Amino acid sequence: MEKKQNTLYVGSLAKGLRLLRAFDESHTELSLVALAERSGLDKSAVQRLANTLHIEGMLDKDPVTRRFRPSHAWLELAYAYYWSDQLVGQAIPKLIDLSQEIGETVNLAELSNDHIIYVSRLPCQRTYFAATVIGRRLPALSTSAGRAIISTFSPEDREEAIETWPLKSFTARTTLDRATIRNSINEAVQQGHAISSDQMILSEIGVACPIIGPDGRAFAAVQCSVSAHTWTRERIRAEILPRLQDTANAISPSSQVHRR
Amino acid sequence: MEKKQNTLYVGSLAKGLRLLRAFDESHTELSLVALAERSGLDKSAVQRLANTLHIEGMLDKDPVTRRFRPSHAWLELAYAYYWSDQLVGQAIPKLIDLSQEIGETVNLAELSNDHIIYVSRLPCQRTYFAATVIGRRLPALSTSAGRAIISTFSPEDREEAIETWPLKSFTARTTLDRATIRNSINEAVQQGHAISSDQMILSEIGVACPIIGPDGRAFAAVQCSVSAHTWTRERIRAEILPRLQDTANAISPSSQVHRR
DNA sequence: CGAAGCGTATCATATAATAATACTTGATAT
DNA sequence: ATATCAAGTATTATTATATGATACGCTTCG
Repeated sequence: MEKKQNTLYVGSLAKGLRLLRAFDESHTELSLVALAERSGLDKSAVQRLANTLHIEGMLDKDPVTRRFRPSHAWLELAYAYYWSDQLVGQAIPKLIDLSQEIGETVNLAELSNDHIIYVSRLPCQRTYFAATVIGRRLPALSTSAGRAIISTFSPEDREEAIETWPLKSFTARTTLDRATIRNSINEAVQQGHAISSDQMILSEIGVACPIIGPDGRAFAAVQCSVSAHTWTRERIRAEILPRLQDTANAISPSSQVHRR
Repeated sequence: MEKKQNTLYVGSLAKGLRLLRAFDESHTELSLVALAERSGLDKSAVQRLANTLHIEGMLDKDPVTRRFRPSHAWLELAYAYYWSDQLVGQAIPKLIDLSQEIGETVNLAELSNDHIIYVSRLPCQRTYFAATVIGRRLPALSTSAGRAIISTFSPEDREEAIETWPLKSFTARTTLDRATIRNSINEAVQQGHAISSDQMILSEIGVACPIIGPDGRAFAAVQCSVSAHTWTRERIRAEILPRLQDTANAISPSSQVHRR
């Protein structure tokens, strides 16, 4: 670990956090040595830190396989988060209304540096599991929500985002060409909403409207995911977009709270 | 802090976790000294630990008020949790179906020691915010879900739970009398489901069916909350219960995974 | 049966966390 | 304007505390 030779930096705590972050969608339970590998720490360190996390209730330990798993405490943290996020509280009732009206999956996404994170999800039938899980973090440039948010930036900030923010391929049709993305975002600037297809999963269309703050800049978006098998872009614009737009407009962050 | 004079226990990490746990529904952002008060640590310690958590992205810091808040990373942890919990993945599609059928709030609750924790929530219109937030932890004895789960225990375990598990008053009508709770649970043993009224909030009725594992014992329940203004216990039994029961039965934990 | 892999336990050492103190800043009141 | 206070920030000597190397015991393979 690169020395943060700062007396205000507690290395042991940081290392412990690295253990927590070693878990993700494809690493749902980890043995001691697997934890060591994924965190880059040596076996002894992991032994002590994981043991501490276990005692403190942050990691469950299977008594037979001796493997560690995230504990319920991880959900309690999410609980605390939700109360701290002003926007969610204001948005939830409106999102529920919207979801019932249009009968399709509705999401609230917030900007998290150069990613978006799904903060609230109201799934409907026929959605795959990953689309129901809150906390998913995706490159902003690859999502309709991210593009909607970026579309509210000043031209300079917009250009910087388009040029420098990260991209990642999820499907064979994920757009990795920044010029194409620029076009998509420019369209969003004109129309006030962003539409994308096949970015995270094939035959999925995402449409998003930014939630604009008092300064005209968005840091969140209301997004809706539908299947390309039952929807066309035209029908989405005609039937979903008006209500989506209304919902996004109705959610005005009272006091703009900036992250970081 | 009481000495855990164990060489496998890293105190600094444990202290850092205490800072995270200082946040809850009524403490959504905390200053340095407030954090010190709530965690019981001295100012210097909090300074170092909070700073570390900030650098590591676990705490956001308002640049003007200098107060700390939970960061998006807390949601990412929830994301990892969801992938690690077998039950959620199996339950979600069925819960969505149920929620659409009955048009009322549907929850998945898991047992977490002597509490239950809401792991998945599908809110409908007219629900208060607290009912939409995942990760809420409530005394098992005070909830329909908890009572449904306990009703699957052996008589001895049942009795121990009734006698020793904690209780807390939420409304003027929260049941604090263990004899009354025993009756409620005995009813659940007979009928296979638990119903409770006015426990967490007034004029709310909760009904829950246990999700029974291969050993006959439940560690989770499907729960439904409705308003006493529009529902009676009779109508709930007639219209909601059959589908609720079916849903709970359909969710069979493939490999019973035990927590802790 | 031996080897390999993993989890667990022990311990001498010095690194890295500590807690006391002092400095800075900003808000409120005088 | 100036004083006062509380809260955040920075510094430092001290030693407690975390470290990581090593060794042990238990399964699981080939």
